[in-house]
Amino acid sequence: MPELPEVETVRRELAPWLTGRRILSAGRVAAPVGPKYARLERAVGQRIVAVLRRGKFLILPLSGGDELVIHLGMTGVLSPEPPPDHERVRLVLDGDEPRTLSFRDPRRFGRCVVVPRGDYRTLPTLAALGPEPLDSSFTPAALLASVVRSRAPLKQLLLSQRPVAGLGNIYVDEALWRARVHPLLPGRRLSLEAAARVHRATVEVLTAAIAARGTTLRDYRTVNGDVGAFGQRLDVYGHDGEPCRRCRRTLERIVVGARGTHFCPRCQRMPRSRARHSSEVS
DNA sequence: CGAGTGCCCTGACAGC
DNA sequence: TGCTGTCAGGGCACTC
Repeated sequence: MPELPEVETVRRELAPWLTGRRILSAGRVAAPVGPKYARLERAVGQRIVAVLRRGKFLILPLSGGDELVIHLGMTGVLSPEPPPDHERVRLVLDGDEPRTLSFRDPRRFGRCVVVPRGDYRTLPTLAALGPEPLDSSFTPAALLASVVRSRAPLKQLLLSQRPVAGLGNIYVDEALWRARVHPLLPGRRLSLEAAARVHRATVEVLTAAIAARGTTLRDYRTVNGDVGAFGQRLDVYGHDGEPCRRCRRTLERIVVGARGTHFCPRCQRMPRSRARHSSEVS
């Protein structure tokens, strides 16, 4: 599933190719019609000013004051070659070959929409997106402040994109393992020390994953069709039942907020909770 | 308004 | 072999 490192890899490949191009046509391919591919016709005639990224969203400012926003969802792939099936959107560009950008998305969890620049009313997660993890605005104190009033499990909070942008199921598990923090720890019980470890682990795992050009489990490909190399460096995701690389304890898998969650029950201890009431049986 | 639930969607895979 | 059922999950609408 494309998360920040995968989307950043795609962005870096798209930028030199797309920047400055005029969009000659933009449209859905063979329906379905729906809000996931909205207002594409507005892009026609506008130039792509830049290829940016916020969290897992690709953001292409257009010369006419609009913005093309692309989210790859679970299975989205962008490529210059029209795919054999599940092509959802195709842009035709001016200039040298290749002149088409195809969006293939078998499961249709992705989006490709045109909005007035900065108007994210139809994209609430983008509108409320937290700081970029590799930006100086992401700090341990900011992370702590954004979770400290919540009873929800830390994993769930991190997946919400509000404390920090760009983490998905894989890198959340990896970051929490590196930080030795239990995924079920309620946000309000996170200490500043633990927040600092989560902050540092997030920065480190994402930096390393970008350098490896992401993780390919199944669908993810770069624009050039390559796979990401970080899969072999995952420490916990998909490794349940295997020994922890730090302490050799068997890694476990639980479900948190309907997401498969991998962790080490020894390295990632839940801090002792305060005294329980005797009425709390079972 | 925070938290919980269920939906979208299709390919891969297990089981019979 | 071929069918059926289950699972995977990011974002978001909906409910309480």
